[in-house]
Order: sequence, then structure tokens, then C-alpha cells
Amino acid sequence: MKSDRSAGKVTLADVGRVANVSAITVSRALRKPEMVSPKLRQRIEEVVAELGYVPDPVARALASDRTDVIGVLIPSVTNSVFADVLRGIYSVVEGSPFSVQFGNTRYSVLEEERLLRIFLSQRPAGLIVSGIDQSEASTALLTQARCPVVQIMETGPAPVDMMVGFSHRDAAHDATRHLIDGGYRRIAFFGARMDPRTQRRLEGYTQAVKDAGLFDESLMITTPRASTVELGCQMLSDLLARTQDVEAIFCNNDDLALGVLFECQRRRIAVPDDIGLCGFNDLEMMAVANPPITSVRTFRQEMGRRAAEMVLMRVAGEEVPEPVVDLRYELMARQSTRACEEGRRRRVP
Amino acid sequence: MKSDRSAGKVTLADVGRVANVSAITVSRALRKPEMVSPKLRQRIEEVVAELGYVPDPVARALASDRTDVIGVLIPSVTNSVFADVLRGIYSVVEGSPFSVQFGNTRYSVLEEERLLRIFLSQRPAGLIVSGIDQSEASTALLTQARCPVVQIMETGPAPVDMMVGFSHRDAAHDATRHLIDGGYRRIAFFGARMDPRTQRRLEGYTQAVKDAGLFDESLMITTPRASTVELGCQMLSDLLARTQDVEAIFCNNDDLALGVLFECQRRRIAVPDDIGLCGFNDLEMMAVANPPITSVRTFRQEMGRRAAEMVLMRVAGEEVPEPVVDLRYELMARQSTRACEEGRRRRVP
DNA sequence: CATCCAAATGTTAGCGCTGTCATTTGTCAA
DNA sequence: TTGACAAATGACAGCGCTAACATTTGGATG
Repeated sequence: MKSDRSAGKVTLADVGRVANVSAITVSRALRKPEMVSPKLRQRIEEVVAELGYVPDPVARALASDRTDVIGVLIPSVTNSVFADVLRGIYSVVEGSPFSVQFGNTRYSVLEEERLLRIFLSQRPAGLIVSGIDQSEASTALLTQARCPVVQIMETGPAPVDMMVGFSHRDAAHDATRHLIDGGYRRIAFFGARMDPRTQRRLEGYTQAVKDAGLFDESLMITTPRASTVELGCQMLSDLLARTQDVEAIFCNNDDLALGVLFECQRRRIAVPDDIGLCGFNDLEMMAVANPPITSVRTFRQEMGRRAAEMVLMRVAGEEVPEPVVDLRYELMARQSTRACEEGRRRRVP
Repeated sequence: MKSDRSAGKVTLADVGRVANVSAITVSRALRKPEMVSPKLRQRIEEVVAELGYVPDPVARALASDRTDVIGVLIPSVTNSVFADVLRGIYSVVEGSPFSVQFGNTRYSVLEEERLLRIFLSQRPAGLIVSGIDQSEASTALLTQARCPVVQIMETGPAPVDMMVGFSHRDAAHDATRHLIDGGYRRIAFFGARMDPRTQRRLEGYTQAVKDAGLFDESLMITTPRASTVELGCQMLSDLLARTQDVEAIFCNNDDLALGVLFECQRRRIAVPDDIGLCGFNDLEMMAVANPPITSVRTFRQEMGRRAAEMVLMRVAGEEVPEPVVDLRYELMARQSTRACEEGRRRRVP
């Protein structure tokens, strides 16, 4: 039956037979070339090319008890924020013998736990997980994991292993301060999804307005729904139906901000003069909207890249010099908050 | 050394030992319950739960010569179009014992070929690939693949196996017709990336304007760069620098269209009266822009869903009743092309 | 009660690779 | 030349599981 199952499949033994060496020598020639004499190595490489041998990752995984797969857990596939992170991860992993397998937790802690169990049962080379709000069980799983683990998207006090992110709280605080400093007083907060990171942005906002004596609960609108541009329109409509006394809006992400802008245009509300507007993430379109929208730039691709690099370093046995990285953020002040000159950037030190 | 390598790992044999049956019976109880007597099955399930046994997919793959992984090849991770497709795939696969592994071809036919080889060496349960423009070698690999294959994103004459998509040519043709029917004469085309699908959209546009005797090469602007909102702004600026004689613009995707809208707003060009505007894909924001932008709705999530369903059916041994599916498209006529009533939809039959 | 047959369970032999140890070969100093 | 030792290569077992075949069990049947 062999001919049937592995039709055409070339194995290590096949290569060894042709090259007149044992299978294990071929294995070594490919994995640890320095252990095989140069002459033999060359002959083996020739035979490999001739026969078109391709290593079987499955067999390798079973025999060596580890895979070349880096598991990535993100809460959403469609959210462009995570798409950027993924791109960063890919940019690093693509040049390596490793591959990426990712799971979609859909913002559910339980789903995350389930996926974590599945991923761990596959002996990943490394694990990249989003956020710092895992369930207790998940944290335990991660702590016991016999592979490097990187938590991304935010920073926090107790990393399971390594960490790359920034403080959403600080970022939101600074953005709110920017509005306050710009002379706005009645500053609203629009929040969608309200996952842990959004919550912390809300905290930053709250702190800033409270410190300035500007806190007003009626200016906060949040929803568990996912953020969309349309939701931004709706939230503005809702707010204006309640009160006309609004001077600025801090949106917990750029989709909402764009929706607010469109709705303002429709209602002939001048941005930034009637209402100031600030988003979060600094998606590409923010800079070219009309007017350009102030936003908090976050380094999403770099986050992915750094996380992947950390995993690869550790897998290679090297020590990671900086296992907890705070990537900070950058307030991109633009016309929508009366900051006309695009050049006026304040990278948080 | 066993204690070291498989520390804490519970195997089928362990379960069998406790339940007083052979390993293979446990295996069957889990995979083909109907082959095991109800009494025994229950005892086995109890022991499985008690011991916390988790099947090892790697060992299973090696023994059975197949994995539970569905490989997905897409050209971009960040393009929201593919993010939607992925979401569709996930929605189906999540409820099954299968998992998804995806590869990013970055619009490169060679990279696609390379990834295909890697994926195939892992004995995938199925393969979903984007587009119909594979290299000859890739087509050969796919044809020989011993698993179901679905080509997605577009339809074409010679499916390798199964296919879910729509005609980009027809979609673009209809959108252009819509502009012509709306009374626009000088109709420009803005195209970014210019991958095969974009090329076919350009063909549809060209055909439509030629048929109406409105073809003018100087109204076509294309670039190999990836599409962004900013690029839309630039393209409009470029075009207007050359000629003021433009009545409408068909953008090969919504990012560009949004950029054009912003640039029009800045230049005080009235949409739709000075310039008509039509996008492609109908991203969520199109409907709430100011004014709402006409676009060609494509069924991206459904495409992913259908493709995944097809794979699962075939893996289950069922026959797929309709192996080539044309999902069509829907012209969402909105204010940006003088079509005020949102209700005026024309689903292409 | 022997016979037959399907259903239920077990035995055996790998899947392709690598870890571990054993053996061979080559090199150099004494 | 000899021994000592490192470098190079090989033999073997086994990772955890399942396909294929073998055997047992439990009824139904005449």
C-alpha cells in the first residue's frame, strides 16, 4: 500500500539510499550542516535537489516534539488594526523557516482559552497573544507553555513572558489633554466594542477631564457593538439629540471619527470650529480627510514585527535584551483640532 | 527520557489502560463513535475527561497521512477585501474540527508557487486560493493536489477544481454603464495595484465607454502602487492638472473613491453635480459618506463562506452540487451618481 | 445446540523523522 | 608505531496515532 499512501513522496531514507549514506546523516546534513563533512554534505545536497526531496514537517514535529509554527491569537480578523499587526509579524516570519498559524478569539476570553489549548497541543515554536486580560486558566497555560510567549497590543504590570505594546490609558489621556489644551471644554467620548483596551482608553479620557474639572458623564457614549463608520454617525446624532452643548469629541477609534466627520458635514457643523475631533490609531485616511483628522498614531506593524523578532530570537536560543517593550504612541495633531500644521507632531518620549 | 519529553502528556494508550481497552478502541470511540458499543463509549469518554486527554494532531497527521488544516492563499493581509473573505472562511471552519492556515502571496505569482509547495507538503485537507491567474507550475500542483481546491474572488473558464467568485469585468462594465446612463460623458478610470482582477475591471470599463463612443485614453489613470485613500486624492489632482473636462470617475476600489471625495470637498467640487463618483466593493463607509458614494457591492464574506463549505463537503465525501458558483454583484446606486434613493438597488440577476 | 454472520474489539506494523548512544574514521603527539 | 581523542557516521528505538487485517463476541437461525 505504500505506493498508494505516499505516492511519489521522497523520504530521507530515499535520499540516503541514493547518496549511499544513512537517513540520519541526510537529516543532519540538512539541519546541522557543520556536523557533516563538506564532501558528503555536497553530495547529499545534490541528491536532495535531484530527487526533489522536501522535508516532512509533520514527521519532524512528531519526532522532535516541536513544530516550526508560531501561533498568533488576535480578537478580530477584519479590524484593520490587527491586520497591520499581522503584516508586521509576517514581514519577519516570511524570511525564516517558521510559519504562522493564527486564531480568532472574537474578543472572547473563553474562546481564547479554547484556542490556546488547541495551539499548545500542537507544540508551537512560539505564541503571540493579544492583550493582557487573559483568563486565569489561560494565564496558567501560558505560564506553563514550553515556548516563548509574547503579549502584544498593550503594556501592563505582569508579563507572562515577553511583551510589546503601549499604554492605551496614557495615549487616551494625552489625546484628551490635547483637546483641553486646544481650548475645548465640553469634550465627549465615543467608544465602541468596549474591550479591555477601549476601557483603558476611557479611563485615560476620564482621568484627563476630571483633572481639568470638565468631567460630565452625559458626554460619554459607549456601546458593545463593533465600531463602524456608520456607528460614528449615529453616535453623533444621538449625542446632539440630547444636547447641543458639545465642543469636541474624542473617538476611541478612527472609524467612529470618520463617521462623526461625515455626519458633521451633513449637518453643516464646522470641524474644528464648531466641534473638535480626535480619533485613535491614525489610519491612513485620517491625514487626507477633509479636514485632516487628529489621531493617536500607534505602531501596529512594528508591534507585530518586534513580537515576531522576540520569538525568533528566543527560539534561536538567544537572550532577548529587552523583553518588555513600550512602543509608545504619537499624537498626530491636525486641523480637526485646530492644529493646522501637519508638521506639529509630538512623539511621546 | 520519556518523562522529560512528554511530561504530563496523556496518550491514547494511557486512556486505554485506565479504561481497560486497547488504544485503537479509544481512537475509534473518539473518531467514529458508532463503531464502539454505547457502554464502552461512555466509559471511554469518562476516562478521557478524567485524564484530560487531548488528541495529538501531529501524530494523527503522520499516521493518517492527512491534516485537519485548510490552507488559504491570499495576496494581502491588510486589504480589507481579503479580511472579509477570511472572516467568511472562519465563520464556517470555526464550528468544525478543521483549522485554517493562511499564506500571504503579496500579489506575487512566484511567492504563490512557493507557498503552494509548502502547503501541499503538509497534506492539507483542502486548499483555497485567490484568483485564477496562477502560474503554470502552480496550476499543475493544484491539479495534482490530493485534496479539494477552491479558487475564489473571480470566475473564469477553466476551474482547477471548484470556484466561487464573480466577473470583475461585468461588474465594472455595469458600473460604467450606470454612469453613462446617468448622463455622464467624460468618464475617468482610476486604478491602483493593477493586479489581474483590477485589469479585468479596467477591461469592463473600457468596453463600456467604447461601446458608447466615449473612450478617451487620457481619462485613464493607473498605478502599480497599492490603493490608499491618499492615492485617490493624488489621482484626482493629477487628472485635474491635465484637464478640467471630467464629468465622472469610476474608481477601481473604494479607498480611491474616498480619496477622490475628500479631494473634491477640498476643491469645492460638487459631487455628484460637478463630478459623479463610483467606487468598487461597497465598503461599509460608502453608504454613510457625504454624499453617500455609489459602489459595486461584492459578496466577500459569502465568498469565503461558500468556499469553506465546499471544502468541508468534499472532505466529508459528499458531492458538491454546484462546484462553480457565480456570486454576482450588486450596484449600489447612491447620491454620488445622482441616484438619491438608497432603495434603488439593482441586483444583477 | 451447532452454525453462521455481523458487530465489536484487538494486534500488528508502520507514517517519516530525530534523540541517544554506539561505532568507525581521522589526526596528532609521544 | 601506538594510543588517545575528537570528528564523522550509523543503528536503533520510538514520537502518538491509525490503516489494515485478525480475532472475539453475541445473537439469530434452522
